[in-house]
Amino acid sequence: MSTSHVLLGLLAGGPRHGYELKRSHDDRLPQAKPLAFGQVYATLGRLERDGLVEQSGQDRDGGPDRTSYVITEAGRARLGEWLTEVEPPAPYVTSALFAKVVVSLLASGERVATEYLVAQRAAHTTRLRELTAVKTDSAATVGDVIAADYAIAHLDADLRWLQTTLLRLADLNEEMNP
Amino acid sequence: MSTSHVLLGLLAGGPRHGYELKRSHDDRLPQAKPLAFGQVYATLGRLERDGLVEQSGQDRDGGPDRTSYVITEAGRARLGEWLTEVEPPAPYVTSALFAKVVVSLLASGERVATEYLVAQRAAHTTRLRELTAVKTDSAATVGDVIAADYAIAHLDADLRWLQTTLLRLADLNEEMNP
DNA sequence: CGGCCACTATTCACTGAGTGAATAGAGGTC
DNA sequence: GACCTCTATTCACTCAGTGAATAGTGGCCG
Repeated sequence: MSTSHVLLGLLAGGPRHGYELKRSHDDRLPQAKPLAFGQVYATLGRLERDGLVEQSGQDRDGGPDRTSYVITEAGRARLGEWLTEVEPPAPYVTSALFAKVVVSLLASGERVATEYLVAQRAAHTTRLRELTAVKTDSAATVGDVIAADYAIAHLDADLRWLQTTLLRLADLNEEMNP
Repeated sequence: MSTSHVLLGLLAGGPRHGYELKRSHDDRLPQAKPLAFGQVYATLGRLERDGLVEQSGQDRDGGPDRTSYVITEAGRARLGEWLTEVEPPAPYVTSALFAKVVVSLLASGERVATEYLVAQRAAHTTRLRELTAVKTDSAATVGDVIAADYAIAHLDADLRWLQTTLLRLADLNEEMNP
């Protein structure tokens, strides 16, 4: 998704090689999923192909050769666009929770769907408590708090949805399996 | 992601061929992203390879040949698992909004990040109003309402996050660019 | 001194998700 | 009979992501 933009953003701070990019990614965005090395080099390859970065020479410093990349003018332009564009609020509902409820009603009936909703609500509630604890942890950085906030807000959104969907499940079943 | 499970779910209602699956998917989950044909056949291929579905013969009915698939016992078992498993609340924060704010601070500074947050808030607010209208539309089905609810809950979560992040942006900037 | 381990750095082979265009049969229509 | 439309499948391709393999260098320990 936006991995390439994130790499461009890291490269905006100066030339870097792949290994370094992986580490500064995991470092700067510790609450995001760690990047795999393979993915870093593959993405760099695409960025280079598209003229958004360039190799800025090889060097070596007590270890194997390494290839540094710099961001190009086109790269800066692309990064600038991404940073100012708003993310289009998704036109589609792509949620495993939603899909599961619908498929459940189609394939197994209302009882299974209800059980699922109840179980999912319990799991979310547990996770919500854990995240709340992270937030009040005194060792938490501002970044940690903001990330936790994001997760909390969405867990809470799911929970409210799970609740109202439970209440409407009989109606939905009626509509789908008349 | 869960496309294969959704297809299994549709096949649980009886044998279907690819074209039919695409249509009943788009029909049953109208608020989800339409499936591309290519994806249906590719997914069916994987399901067959894994023994979760089987070809149940060819037939023809005023048109080209078509190949029907049935769900196998293993397929039903797999579907049953999926329907009862809770979705693990994501351990990582994989959000374009979050990533953009962090990268923005790294690469362009607080002003650009602020402008982004404000613009994104406006876009979300607009979309939220549209969705609220969908909900009160008298033609809305229960499915539509539940889907709109999902989207609304998450837009609202984003909005609250955007708001609190705006307030904390100076602190975050301080932490990241000391 | 030789062997091994840890760290740095990159590559490779593979799977899965998804897109868009191409192909092809059958029936209807003007 | 040329063409259009609907049904049905396939193909070629890109991107994202994983896990293992490869390879160079320095440090440490027996």
